[in-house]
Amino acid sequence: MRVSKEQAAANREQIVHQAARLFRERGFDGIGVAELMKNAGLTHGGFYGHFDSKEQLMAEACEYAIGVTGRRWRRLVSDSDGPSMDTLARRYLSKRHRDAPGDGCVLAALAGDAARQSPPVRAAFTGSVKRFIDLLGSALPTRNKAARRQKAVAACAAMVGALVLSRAVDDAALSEEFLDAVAAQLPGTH
Amino acid sequence: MRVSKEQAAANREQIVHQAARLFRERGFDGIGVAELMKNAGLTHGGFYGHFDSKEQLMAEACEYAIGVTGRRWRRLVSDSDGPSMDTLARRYLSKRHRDAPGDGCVLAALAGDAARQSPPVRAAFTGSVKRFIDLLGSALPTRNKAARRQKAVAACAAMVGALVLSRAVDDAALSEEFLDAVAAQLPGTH
DNA sequence: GTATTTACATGATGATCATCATCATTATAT
DNA sequence: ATATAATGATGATGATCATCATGTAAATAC
Repeated sequence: MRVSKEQAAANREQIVHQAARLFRERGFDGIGVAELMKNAGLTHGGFYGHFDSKEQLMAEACEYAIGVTGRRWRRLVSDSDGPSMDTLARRYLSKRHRDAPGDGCVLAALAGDAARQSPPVRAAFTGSVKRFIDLLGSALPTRNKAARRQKAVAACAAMVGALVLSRAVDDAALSEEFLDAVAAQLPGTH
Repeated sequence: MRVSKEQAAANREQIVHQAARLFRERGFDGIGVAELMKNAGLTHGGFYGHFDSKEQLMAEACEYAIGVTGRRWRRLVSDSDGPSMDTLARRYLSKRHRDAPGDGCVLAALAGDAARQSPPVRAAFTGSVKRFIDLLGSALPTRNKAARRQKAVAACAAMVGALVLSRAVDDAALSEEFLDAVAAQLPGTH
């Protein structure tokens, strides 16, 4: 069967959208092409009409995810009245974010997996990292440029580490400790 | 064929040892039972004589890994003449550690994977996390107990996050920035 | 209105996966 | 010395994987 050009484009976007969610929830290797397509409302056969390989979809899903969440966070920064880093950290290091990896930060969800992927995927992931660091830098009040950069990079590591570990442990109290401890120590939040 | 009791025990330990390395290098799902056994010098058939399931081996490999690296770090702390946290951080946040995940921190290597594993594996991983936090606490000079705990938890998140991200990005400069930025901001290191 | 194109479905490919049944060999217990 | 027990090698199981060949139907181009 054939479908209109607009429908085909909408289908393609659905695939990327669902992939961005499912990769973040289950990891790059945690979901196959067939189930991915089913989640987009299609069967597995049409996949290779849209993408060269699963790898290519991984890369596109990373870019899509950082695009969506990046926009959300930039809005949060520009709308906040108090210190932006404080607002950002509170949202990032929340239980809600921890419990919704499929709609959250792609760095926290896929950093472990990304290290073991092929160059194109790593390149896309690295792009996401850079954009996130820039966002954090823009939320920091520090005047000195080098110092601000260093603080942004360190904040990125601490926030991602806290979220990753808070998701990994099976102890609810410890999980929250990670979120709270990093929020308390973050530069620019006190 | 049959093998002496000591040989069988040595074989079992080899399986765990190699699993601890290979899981950290490739992730829990990045290596199968057959290849795991081959790395231990055996064929895949004997696996289920030693373990109930691959899952059980994942849990045991986590415990084994934190045992080995924990001992190494405790020695480093007790042998250091300057501030222990400084020594620890320098070693943890080194390029050598970054480039040798198979022999390094199990938290940084498997935190992303652990979040998606079954309860027994998560429990073992959580044990590793707790032991690492305690180690960091023991390296901190802070007197107040609650404050020391919070700093240890935050340091754990920052160090793990830095290592995970430094391994994920394909940009050598950015990779080192993560290591250096966190080392510079770590409490008790300046 | 006819021809061409193409999105997607169906189904097959060979690879790899965890798990298990069977069996030969041999270390231990007797 | 004989019997028991158990290690690990061989090979099969069915599931799932990414990828691709083919067929079909409908949307576009003429």
